[in-house]
Amino acid sequence: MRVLLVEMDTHTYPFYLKACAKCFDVREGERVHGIVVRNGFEALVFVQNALVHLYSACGMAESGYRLFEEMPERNRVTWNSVINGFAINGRPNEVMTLFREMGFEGVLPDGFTMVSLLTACVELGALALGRRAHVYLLKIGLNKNLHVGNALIDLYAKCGSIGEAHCIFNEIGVRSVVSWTSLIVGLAVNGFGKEALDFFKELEEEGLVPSDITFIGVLYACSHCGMVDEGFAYFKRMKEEYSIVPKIEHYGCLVDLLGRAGFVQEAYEFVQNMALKPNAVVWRTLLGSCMTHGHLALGEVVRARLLQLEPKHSGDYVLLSNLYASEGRWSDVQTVRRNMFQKGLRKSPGHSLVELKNHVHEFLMGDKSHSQRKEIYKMLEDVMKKLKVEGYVPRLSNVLADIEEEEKENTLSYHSEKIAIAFMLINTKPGSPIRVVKNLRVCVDCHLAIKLISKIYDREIIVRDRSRFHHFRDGICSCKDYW
DNA sequence: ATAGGGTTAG
Repeated sequence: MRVLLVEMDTHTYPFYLKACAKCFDVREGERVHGIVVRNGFEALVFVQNALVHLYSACGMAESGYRLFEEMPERNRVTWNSVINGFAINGRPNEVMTLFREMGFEGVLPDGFTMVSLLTACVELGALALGRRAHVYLLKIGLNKNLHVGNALIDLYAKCGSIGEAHCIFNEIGVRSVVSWTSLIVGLAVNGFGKEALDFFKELEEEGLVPSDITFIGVLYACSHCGMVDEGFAYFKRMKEEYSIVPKIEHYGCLVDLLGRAGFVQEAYEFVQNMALKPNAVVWRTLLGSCMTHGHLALGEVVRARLLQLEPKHSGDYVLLSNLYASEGRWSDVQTVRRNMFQKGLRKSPGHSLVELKNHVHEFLMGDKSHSQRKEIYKMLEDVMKKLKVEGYVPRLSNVLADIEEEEKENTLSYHSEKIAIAFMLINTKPGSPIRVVKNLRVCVDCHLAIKLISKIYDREIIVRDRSRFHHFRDGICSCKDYW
């Protein structure tokens, strides 16, 4: 996009910069930024705000922030633009800090601010913090704001409190398709696929038009519930009834739908024949299915494609290595490991977050840094003892190394989610639910162990992992072991 | 006249 900049005045720049932001054309935006400076308009707050928005919206939150720092005059929009920049670029801690600073400067938050704040809470999985934000915005009457309502649905759903998400949905007077989509996606990631599809049906009965994102939620629900035929039927309806052109994300869902259900060869054929060029995520989905269902030969083929597309993705090395490990091919495991280390790649360390009395505690794998470490490890030993009485046998194939069996067992018992759960068993009242947010996917062994812990200690345990929720209760998980 | 928001496959 490029137009002649004759006759551009101070009123035109914001319009034009907004357009640049909308098509992520940061280069053109920078060019205009230069012109603005040369013409001496850089101190005008409207122009400045448009520039902060441009950088924030194009993934350059830091650049937006640098401008913000230099601004002689700021208003609420300036604050909102820079805060939102951090919110949409995955920097929740900066959002929290700036929100506080905004308050110190006497600038009152509005709906825009609260949406950014809620987005940051979602990112952190900080349910208690999100609830405080909710209470606050009730006080200032912002709960009537549709965008805020939708952000609240997302907050509660993504923090595993689907009942509260439901309440918010019911309280919204006039809902948009986004309200419905947020709830459908929320139900789907929490393992309530059937309910998600019921809501989709209701949405249609209300005469609303689902969006491409609504269909991502629907396809996600199908793939996580093993509804293969239904998924393809929805995909067909999406194209034919709603004239939505499928995006790579939709194809990704279908690959997952097939692969997850064990149709791994079919998934591979689907990838080769689909209308869009498969990206790394699609190939990675397929590699995940190869891993789950033990298709070693195909896994190696898929791995080769991934190496061409994204040679530096450490997660792919881990997946392949686990695939070899599950077949007991330890020398291949070693080769992959060595390969990975030689390229300077490291497995991203697993960590788990839990919220206790307005504080977020973080635990790493094998963490021994916590002030309560003695009690925690004593509790862990107790837990492991009780698990074994219940017939628990550690599943070791997921461990990335061909170390001695005993040592492997040790490594597993110290996975961050187990430590976090032990910490919460010590510090919370019997019977109260335990919520854990994990950065990686929960492994088979932890999944089995947590199921048993939920039964033995009579606790509801809600784990949000990298891709979905697990609600553990009475020894079973909402994912029905299909995740 | 001019600036800002929510839902998105692994």
